[in-house]
Amino acid sequence: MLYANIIVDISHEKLDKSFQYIIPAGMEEKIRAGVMVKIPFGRGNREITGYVIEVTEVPQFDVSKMKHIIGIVDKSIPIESRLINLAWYIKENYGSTMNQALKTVIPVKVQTKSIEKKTVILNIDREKCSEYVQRFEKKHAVARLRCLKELLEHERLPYNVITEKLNISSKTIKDMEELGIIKVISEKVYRNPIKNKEQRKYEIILNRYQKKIVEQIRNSKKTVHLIHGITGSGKTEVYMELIDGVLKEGKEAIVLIPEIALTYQTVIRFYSRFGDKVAIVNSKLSKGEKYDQFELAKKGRVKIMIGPRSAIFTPFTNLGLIIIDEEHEGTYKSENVPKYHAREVAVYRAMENQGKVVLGSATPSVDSYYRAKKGEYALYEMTERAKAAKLPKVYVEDLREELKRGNKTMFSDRLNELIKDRLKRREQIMLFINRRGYAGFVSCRSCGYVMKCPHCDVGLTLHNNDTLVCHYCNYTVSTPKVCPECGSKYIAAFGTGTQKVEEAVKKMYPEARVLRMDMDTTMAKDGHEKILSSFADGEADILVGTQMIVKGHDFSNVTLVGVIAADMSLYASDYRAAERTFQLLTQAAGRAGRGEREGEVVIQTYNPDNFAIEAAAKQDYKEFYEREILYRKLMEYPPCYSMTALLITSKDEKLLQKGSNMIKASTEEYLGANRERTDDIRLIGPAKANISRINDVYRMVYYIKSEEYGKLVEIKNHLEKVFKDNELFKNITLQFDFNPMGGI
DNA sequence: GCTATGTCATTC
DNA sequence: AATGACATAGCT
Repeated sequence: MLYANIIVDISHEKLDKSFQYIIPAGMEEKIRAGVMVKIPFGRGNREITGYVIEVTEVPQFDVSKMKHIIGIVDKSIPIESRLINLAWYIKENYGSTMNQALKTVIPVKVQTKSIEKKTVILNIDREKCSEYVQRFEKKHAVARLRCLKELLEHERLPYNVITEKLNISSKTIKDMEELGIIKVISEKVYRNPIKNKEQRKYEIILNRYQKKIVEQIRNSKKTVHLIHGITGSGKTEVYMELIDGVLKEGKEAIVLIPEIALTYQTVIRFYSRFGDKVAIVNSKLSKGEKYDQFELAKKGRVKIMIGPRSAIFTPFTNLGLIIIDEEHEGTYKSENVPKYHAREVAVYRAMENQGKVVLGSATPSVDSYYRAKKGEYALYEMTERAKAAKLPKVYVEDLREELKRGNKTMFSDRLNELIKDRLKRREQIMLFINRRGYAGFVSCRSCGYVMKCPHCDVGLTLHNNDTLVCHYCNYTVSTPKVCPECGSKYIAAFGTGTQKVEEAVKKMYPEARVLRMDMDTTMAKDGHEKILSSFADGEADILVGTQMIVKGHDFSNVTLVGVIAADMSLYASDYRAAERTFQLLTQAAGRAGRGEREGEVVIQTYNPDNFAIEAAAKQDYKEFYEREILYRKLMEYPPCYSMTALLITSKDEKLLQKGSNMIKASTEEYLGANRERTDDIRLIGPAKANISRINDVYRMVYYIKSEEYGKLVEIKNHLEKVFKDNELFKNITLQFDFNPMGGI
């Protein structure tokens, strides 16, 4: 007798274990690990789906009470066993139910109808053909005759040409096929999101630095390789050369790119070198398209998958190389449970396949650089720009000095002067607002009252000058005319938003054409692409925007970049604030002077002495890193320490307090019992989360730090058990976030 | 005594 | 998560 261990398709902690079912006679062949099955569940035996994760002969449950599998879910794709292992790894290391982990690992679950292309060919030789022609002429079988004659001429014809153009019914074709005259062959057509199929075969010639790195990576025994290469140093060529080598060995490659940088230009570069061996996934693809891409990968019809975070789960069978471009990007960390990091999953997959991971960035994450320095990763530096473009000139302007001099506008004198100059020379300008958190909130200047969301613990943000919107729950009200608290009419937006900058620019430079890019203007489908391409086409002189304007895009006519207020992200209350500030500023600066002309960058700040800003102005990554890592060491933050943030939430504030205390007590008790092994554990909190309420759900965080990641996993497992076994937590949720990216 | 509604425990 | 089991409230 065979039994199947099954994970039910219900994400609930109490059901986060395997249930054993009897495999009915006749199904033993079909039911393997990874198959999706229908099973009776619960007292009512309601029919639900589940994933078989193991088939065994050993019953772990009273066989007389065990139920039978109903059947296999049709149109489902079996998960590969290695993906099941990956799901276990994710569940264990990031904290989630097995069901959630399985769902993460298989992004497309249900098979969609694929389009079939049918072709008709002749099945007999020419001699026989004329025989048939004669016979049909006698019989006045005009349709068959027409078909045959046409096929004699063309050899093979698409099915729809025969039915539509020659006006021959499918019955006739079928009859002829049965007579053995013709043959209908059908091939699956895979939807291809790349419309432009032109493929220019061009040989790229690597410079000696690029060549050397490729060679070193190929010959290295290490799994992970970090390329620290300044913008324009030609990392992409290195990636492509490495991919080429891997393909020649008969292996496959995954290329991860942040979603925002996954533009047509990036993709076409890979496409023109590797042709239809390349497949792409991104969030804009339809389910059908996405499914096709993964199916192609599984069947080995494509060898390279390009996509954002989730592309790391591409079901290649012989994965040789994983490239992670812009590896420092926060988007590689999932914001949903399980909160996995694509970089870490990549390393796991590479180890499993004896493959390699190549990380690339102009501003590597402190985590990766630290590992590289420790020797865990191999490190390569690319310090020269491939096309000999000059680094831009950077000015740091102290906004406090500007104010002292009586400049009350949001532009420093230097920036103003340079904007005027560029407008005169008809060169383009980018103005970047480092917007995070507080910009745009509305407060009363007389009593200090701040307009807050009634459901969340955040300030409301001004949109289009007349509405206030909550960015967390979308609550919207019209802007009050007077302060609801004291009745003063001096209630106004504080801080600098993109709209305010746009207004100011228009007021000061009425002749300039201005484009704005932020959450509001990119809402529409493809809004993001449209704005960027119209700016690239020279339809505007100035582009004003947030983070999104500084990522990935090359504008050769931009020779001036202004950072309106560089400090904003410094005030964010998480340990990665300086890192993010440095990365953003460096990226922003990198936008200037991508063409022939030298670029200039103005960084406006209230903290000109801050090391992140200083280092960014000098474009000196190493200086930044050395100072940042000291801080991380001192404060026992990642990467020197591992850390997990436990988010505890509930609709009931008192219950939440109780639950949090219980978690604290339980953790301390657990650590006390294992004292000799846990002296490096640091516990912080639980305390109110940075945003202590979202959508009327209260939030608390508990930080746990340790030198060893494994110890955090142990504590996580302990707390999950406590959580599962205790009635108190019925209306409380727990969420683990290992080495979090932002503030909680 | 009966149904409508609420709470709880259970799920191979 | 969702359902039957059981408990209780409200009604004829």
